[in-house]
Amino acid sequence: MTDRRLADRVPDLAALELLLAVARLGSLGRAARETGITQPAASGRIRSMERMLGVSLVERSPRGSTLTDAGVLVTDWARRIVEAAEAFDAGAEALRGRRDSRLRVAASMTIAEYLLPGWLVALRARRPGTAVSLIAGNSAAVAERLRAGEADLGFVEGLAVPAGLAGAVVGSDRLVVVTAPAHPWARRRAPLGAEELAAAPLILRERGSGTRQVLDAALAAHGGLSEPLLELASTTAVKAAVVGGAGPSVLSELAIGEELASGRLVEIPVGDLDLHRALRAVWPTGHRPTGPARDLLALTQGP
Amino acid sequence: MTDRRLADRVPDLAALELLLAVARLGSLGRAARETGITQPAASGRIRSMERMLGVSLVERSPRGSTLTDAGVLVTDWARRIVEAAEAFDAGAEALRGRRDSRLRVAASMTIAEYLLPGWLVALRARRPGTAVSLIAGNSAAVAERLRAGEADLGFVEGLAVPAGLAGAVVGSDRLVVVTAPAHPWARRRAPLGAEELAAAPLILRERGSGTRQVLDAALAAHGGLSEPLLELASTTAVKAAVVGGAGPSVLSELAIGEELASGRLVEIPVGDLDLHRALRAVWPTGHRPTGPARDLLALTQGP
DNA sequence: TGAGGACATAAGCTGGGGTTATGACTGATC
DNA sequence: GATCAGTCATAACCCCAGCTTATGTCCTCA
Repeated sequence: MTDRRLADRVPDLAALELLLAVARLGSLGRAARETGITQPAASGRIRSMERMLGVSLVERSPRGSTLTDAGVLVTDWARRIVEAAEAFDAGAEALRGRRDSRLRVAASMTIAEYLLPGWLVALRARRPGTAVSLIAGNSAAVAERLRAGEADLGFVEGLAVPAGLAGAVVGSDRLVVVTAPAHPWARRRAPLGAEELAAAPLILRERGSGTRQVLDAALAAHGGLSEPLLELASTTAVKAAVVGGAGPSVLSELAIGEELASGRLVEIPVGDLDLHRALRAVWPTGHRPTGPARDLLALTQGP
Repeated sequence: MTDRRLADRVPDLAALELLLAVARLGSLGRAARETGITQPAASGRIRSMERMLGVSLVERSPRGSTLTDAGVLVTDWARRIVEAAEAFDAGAEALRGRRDSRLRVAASMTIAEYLLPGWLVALRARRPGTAVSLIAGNSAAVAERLRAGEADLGFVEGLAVPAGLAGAVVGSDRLVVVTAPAHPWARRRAPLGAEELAAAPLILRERGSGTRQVLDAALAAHGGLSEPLLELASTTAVKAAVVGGAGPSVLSELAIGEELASGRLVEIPVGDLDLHRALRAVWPTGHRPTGPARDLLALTQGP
């Protein structure tokens, strides 16, 4: 009946871009020209998209095409996919970036994963042609790159600015206690206490990750983190384990937006503990960012 | 040099899903089996993806494959695209849904656009096989459908529950004053006053939209909304005009997350005005939701 | 009434990505 | 140390989705 694979049920990127172009330009032909194909190709592509979705998307007339009601909705959903693809593209380009790029960025995993692609998209819009290269690693590695002159600008999350670097706060992150909806904590009425959290076996990243360091420090005054229930290598693996009901964890709110919104994870309020941490741009002391590095820095600090 | 089109620079959904499967399963062959292709096909697909991105993604060995550092990052970015595609798919399926679906939902545009797809993904995970159909329209249309028995559950944003319906708050939305970063308001130090906002010509949706009604009501006590600078038919068009510097607007925070994060739009704080509005699930008075409608309602209210 | 723009239809070609078949390598097991 | 059960790579073939060019139909406007 309906195909099992997502790719068979969602039009490909070229088709979605074409649809956005039709919405914007109000004509199949013009949209075709803009996307570099011929008008019959565009006509066919939209038609096959309508067949795939089982809904008619555009109202054709001899003087142009406009979206149907369903088409408006589909176009908006499509825009989300295209935006994610743009972020992917900007990130991938930076990853491929050669050493001689004009702007060499080093970033912690969390920032590289969730924030940097968006910044790169914005930078590309504002300063087209800026070649960016990206290296991701933990705070120590970022600091090392900067001190060695192998990167122009760094981004780290954590409690303090690494030695030898200057920095500016560009945002903040909060660690959140999460469980599966079925976990007993999800039905508590009172917030969790710091001691309770410290005493509970958690699912965590391996020792050395930024998240775990912050948690360690915050709980030091409350008896210290107890032996983990499970130690996993990636945030994704931790999330999967928690969603599967293996136990509670503490994760960056950046990492769990989707899961909270859809109810796969539940946030457990914590009473007497501040789990905020600053996100910082950093650079070697005395080398205030200039040129493209300054542009990127400006972006991350708002207008 | 590098291709102009996004679709030529971002792997297609099938390839991204394959990459996620490789990350999860640790083997090209197993990932191939899971995604319904043969091992050589998977091998080739990953290879061509690496060629396209110019980065090697997986470390192959005679006893399995693991992601490289770059591969981890790329996989995480890819996951965002796939999640957006899942939301698209869930939404599209509901849009196509026939009248005899088990659960007929009517929703306002804003909710259908930004929140419902996520809920449908979650519902699909929790109650597989629930056939959902979706109709989007304004509050009045949603109420009409419910009263006529043509929908089982509705979602509206606005000040009050429409007559003849009962409801429950499932979330809240906030209207936000936004401008392009270059606009004078973006450099203000003091918050904007309600009178100032009322007096300013804005870019708005046409009369009748939910957003505009709320704004009208909120400013009624402050001299009333002044003549719009521009009236456009869709939220997208309004956003584009504001980003382009045509003037300020007031939009739902749901609609502008992306733009704020990337700095294309700037939020202007408003001092003496509450622009919150409730998002509500609604149903005909006396017909408390049961079955699948109850399941969906439960999802939207958190655990 | 003719010109111009919009979309649809038809016929033909091409290449990306699939398949099967096979080989090379590693590590575990007897 | 030979065999086997995994892994991934390579090679040869094949197919069809989606492109192009060429043309037709319809509407609108001058």
